[in-house]
Amino acid sequence: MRRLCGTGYLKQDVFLILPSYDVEKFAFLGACPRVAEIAPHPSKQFAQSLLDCGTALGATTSPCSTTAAVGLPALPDYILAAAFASHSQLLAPPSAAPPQPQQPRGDASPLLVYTAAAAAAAAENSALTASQLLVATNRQQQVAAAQHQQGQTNDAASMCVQLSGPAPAGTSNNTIAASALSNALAQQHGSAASHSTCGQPASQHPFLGNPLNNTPSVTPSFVHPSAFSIVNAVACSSSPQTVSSNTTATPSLHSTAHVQLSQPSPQQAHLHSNRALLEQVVQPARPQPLVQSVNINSPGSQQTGQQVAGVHNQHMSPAAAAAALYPQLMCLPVLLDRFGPHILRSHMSPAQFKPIPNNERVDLARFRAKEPQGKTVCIPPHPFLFKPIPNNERVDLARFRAKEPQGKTVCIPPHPFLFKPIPNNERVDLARFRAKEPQGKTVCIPPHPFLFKPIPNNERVDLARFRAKEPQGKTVCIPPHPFLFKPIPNNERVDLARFRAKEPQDWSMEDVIAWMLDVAKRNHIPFEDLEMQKFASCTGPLLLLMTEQNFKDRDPNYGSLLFSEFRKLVTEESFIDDWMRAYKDSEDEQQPSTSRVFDPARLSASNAYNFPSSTPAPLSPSVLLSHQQAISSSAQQPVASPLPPTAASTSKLQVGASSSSDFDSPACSEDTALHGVNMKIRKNKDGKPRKRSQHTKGNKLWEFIRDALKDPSTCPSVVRWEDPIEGVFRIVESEKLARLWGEKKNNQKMTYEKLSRAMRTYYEKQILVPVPKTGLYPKKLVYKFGPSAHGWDAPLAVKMEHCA
DNA sequence: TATTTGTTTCCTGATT
DNA sequence: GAATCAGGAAACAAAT
Repeated sequence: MRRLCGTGYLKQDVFLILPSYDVEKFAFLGACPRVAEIAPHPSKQFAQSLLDCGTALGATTSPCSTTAAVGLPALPDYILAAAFASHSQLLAPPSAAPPQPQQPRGDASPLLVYTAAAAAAAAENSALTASQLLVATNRQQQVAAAQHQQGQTNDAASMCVQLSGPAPAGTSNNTIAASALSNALAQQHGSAASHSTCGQPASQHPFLGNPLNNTPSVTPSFVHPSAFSIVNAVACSSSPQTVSSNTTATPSLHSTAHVQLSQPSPQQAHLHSNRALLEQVVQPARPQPLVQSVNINSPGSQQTGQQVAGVHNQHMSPAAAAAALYPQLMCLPVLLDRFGPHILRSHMSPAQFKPIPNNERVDLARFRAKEPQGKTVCIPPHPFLFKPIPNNERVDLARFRAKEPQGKTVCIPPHPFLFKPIPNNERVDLARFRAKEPQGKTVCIPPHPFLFKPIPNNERVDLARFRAKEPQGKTVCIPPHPFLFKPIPNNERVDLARFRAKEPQDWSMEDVIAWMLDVAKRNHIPFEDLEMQKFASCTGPLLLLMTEQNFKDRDPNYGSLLFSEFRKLVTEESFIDDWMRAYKDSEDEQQPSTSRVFDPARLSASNAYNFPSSTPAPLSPSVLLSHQQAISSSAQQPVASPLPPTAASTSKLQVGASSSSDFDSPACSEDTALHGVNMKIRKNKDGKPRKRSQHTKGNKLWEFIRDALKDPSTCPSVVRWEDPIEGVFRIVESEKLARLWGEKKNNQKMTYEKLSRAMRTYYEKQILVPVPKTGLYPKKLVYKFGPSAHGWDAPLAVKMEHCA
């Protein structure tokens, strides 16, 4: 057996043996010399055959995977069938002598054509009714073919195509397809078959016959039961009458001849004549039926035959016709099994293979991971092995992209098959699980363990299959293993964000540590690099009194940074305003007290140190004193008081007659800590603190949004927190928010586009900062308060709700 | 009156 | 194609 290079596969209901395929696979076809014959130039010859047939039939070409495989334009299946048939020389010219039954004709061995689709297509193309086209294919024929191959049969023709039947007056169009097919095939073979004009059947063609003149155009040898496929296209009249031919046919023919005759006399006679001849040929090698159930015309199965053949005289779509004929193809389980993967699953018996419902299928293409070179490195989960997470439980892949500052993706998101979002009510404080590089630099924001929880084992997919490697093989992202992170017990937790809810003067020692951690985080400083133990005894008020040198003394490396961060914190305008307001309130309460701590106006006028706007007025003397002592003691060195003389004296006033020598140090100059504070306060040209803009006071956009987040009437309906700890919020109804903002500014033309433009101006002011692209938050309408924003800290209840 | 501030408006282009 | 985002540019009103 020669080995060819080619492909064999089943398309629609037409089995194509294309070049380049192991002929052994088709042993069931018989010797199949035709395949070998076309081997020298398989593609060209086959292609030309197809093209010739298609051209002859006036087919229009269109892209089709079937023929694209051999570089051919697409052709309808029935043309393919015809091409095969012609190529196998089954359609011999009328003058051709019938092959001798005793002399197998190797050169006439066929390619196999299941012509269900061909018949269907022909039916559609020619307005033939489905009942006029019948494919009879069964295993008996297969066995007969095998026997034929073994020499048990004496007819070389293993494919029989009979397009016969009358063309009743007025219904000649029933045979258009037959005529066209016949003409094309006859032309292909150079026959003298006349090209039928409209409605004129190609009666001269041996496979079509000429029912009108009752000429037995199909020789007995052509209608051989060893054929795998027999098309009995019997043109029926308008009053069909189903006649089961098994009354005269052999058992092997029972399955092949469910013939519907509308005009019994000529057609039936013709058919019977053919069948009689067939019987003669077949009789010696008639196989026993192996699949009785598919004998569509077996006794008691006439209904099945009708179902298969379709309703008489009803036009059926190709698909319907093919579907009706489909069971006949299913009579070849052995054949189908042989082909295995080469046979489309759709042709398999539904009883054998249950297709996965569409809604349970997984798009394979979604799992393709490409290396930079485009090499696929990720084997997708097989849809038969893995079931996707339901849509409502899925995670948007793009949400997990972490970007480096340069925008380079450094983190491959957790696979949605491995991780699914933890419901909000199961989430916990985000800030507690920070991942650090050895150097302390955060390079990958992992899927937060409070947002993602391990998928149960029985729902998991092999992790190794999803490993993505860099070209060098280096893993670029080690996801946080769900077994490496677990929630810290409640009794061990420390609320690191608590300090934000307080003013610095109210910070406890724990708050100071939490603030330092926050500074370290924001500046990408390893916690362990900070001299936290040196600040362990410091409270907020004490920090307020410390100079930059005090900070440096405690932490030579990061003291200046901590100092600047702290000053940045305490010099925010609102902070100052709040202090001033607090002072004013207390002043109002104490008026006309003469023991007020300080007079902002007076101090401002004196323009000494702008002390009031940056000094914690409410501090009690004892606190001040104790903190000053703490500074000295903890730093174990003289501490220069940052308080200006006025403040110091004020403190002294409050303290009473206590000594103020500690505060009257030379350090109390413009070089003191509060000098840095003053630099942050906007001044007029004359150096006076500039008033806050009146026209925007309380009307700043970000403040408006901040307040909206605190207003139950707008939160969470219009704006809502995404992460109240991190300051991430989301605009729920953008247009409504813009409308509210417009109402506040008496601007009815306000739109979200304008509002968002204004918000974007906050980025450079650090009032807003870009939302980390960690995938934790939605991509749109999400903003995050920056270090310059203040007062946004969500109520504890909101935090608790968020963390719950 | 000039300047500053905080938007507002319009626009283009990119992204989702 | 709509919505959103990003940002440049100019204009505007109020405050300084």
